Amino acid sequence: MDKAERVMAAFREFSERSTQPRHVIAEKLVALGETGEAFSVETLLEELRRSDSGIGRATVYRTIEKLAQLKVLDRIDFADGSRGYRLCGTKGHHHHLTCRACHRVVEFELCLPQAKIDAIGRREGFTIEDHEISLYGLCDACRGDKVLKGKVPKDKVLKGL
Amino acid sequence: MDKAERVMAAFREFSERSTQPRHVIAEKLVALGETGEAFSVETLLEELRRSDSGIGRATVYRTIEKLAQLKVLDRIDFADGSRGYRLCGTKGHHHHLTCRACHRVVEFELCLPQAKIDAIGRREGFTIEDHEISLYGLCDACRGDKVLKGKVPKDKVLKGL
DNA sequence: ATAATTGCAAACTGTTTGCAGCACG
DNA sequence: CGTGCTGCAAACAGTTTGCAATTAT
Repeated sequence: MDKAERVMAAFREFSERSTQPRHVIAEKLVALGETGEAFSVETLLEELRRSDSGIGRATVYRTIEKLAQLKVLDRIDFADGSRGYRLCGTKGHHHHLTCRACHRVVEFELCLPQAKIDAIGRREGFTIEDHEISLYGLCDACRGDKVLKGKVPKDKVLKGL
Repeated sequence: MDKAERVMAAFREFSERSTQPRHVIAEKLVALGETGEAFSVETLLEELRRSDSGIGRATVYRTIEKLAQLKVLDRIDFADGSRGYRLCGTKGHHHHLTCRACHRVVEFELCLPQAKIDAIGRREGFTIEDHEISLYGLCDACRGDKVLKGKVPKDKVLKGL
């Protein structure tokens, strides 16, 4: 379990303790990561309960939060407002394309030119520290999966008040 | 109160009723919009309570949701995970730059070339329906406002697991 | 009339916190 | 050993829901 080891390395790097629960969570994260799909904290919790780990909710949240801060985990916001996590790919800077229906996540590297971002910051008097690009759509598998709940038909959308 | 009228027009356009509560909310939205800052639903609720409108929480949420769907209101996700709303500017397509500290919001039009977005969709087998670009930083007024809670020092951030 | 909308209170989801005990280094 | 980490339960924030009463068309 090489990847799990690297997750633990992240903790050590940050001079945090290599505790039993963290080991277990690291491995579960890797397992969940195999599919490439993002998972919710709730899912992770269930997985952990299933294996009688005895790890508490708070610990999971705290661990996830740490790993997200360390950028070992990506935090992904779905179109429906829910949230998921997944181990980062090996790429460096990237953004996410997610499926509205199944929450599948794909990383891509396309980005705005840094110069243009800087220009906006300068123009508006902001120090820009970070940015995020999210693409939302339907993956091939989900296409044709009819109506998305509560969607307003495009011709009823009013732009530019 | 011209803008408020336009909010109501949005409802009519969608063949929804022009009710008393909606009128009141529309005007409050415009008032809150003057500052250019985004507001939380909670703030809007307090404002409404302050003026003894007698409008209930559920109504506010339902109204906000409708207006966001109609794209009359922008829904803005802040860096800290909280959420705000504001009347759209008159511009068409745009994205948001927000201040981590004060939640000030600035609109900008810089975007990814549609062709590149399409290319990603094609490559990944997704039908891309929507996208969002968020820039996060500190506005001039907030800069110097020291430590942001729980921030991991940059040299401790591990990239590319 | 009559179907949409409202207000209320209660339910819910996702996340955080306080604290006593445990365990890593 | 001492501090950081853990588990628990309870608290919390934001949002949604069921339903009976109300109101715009």
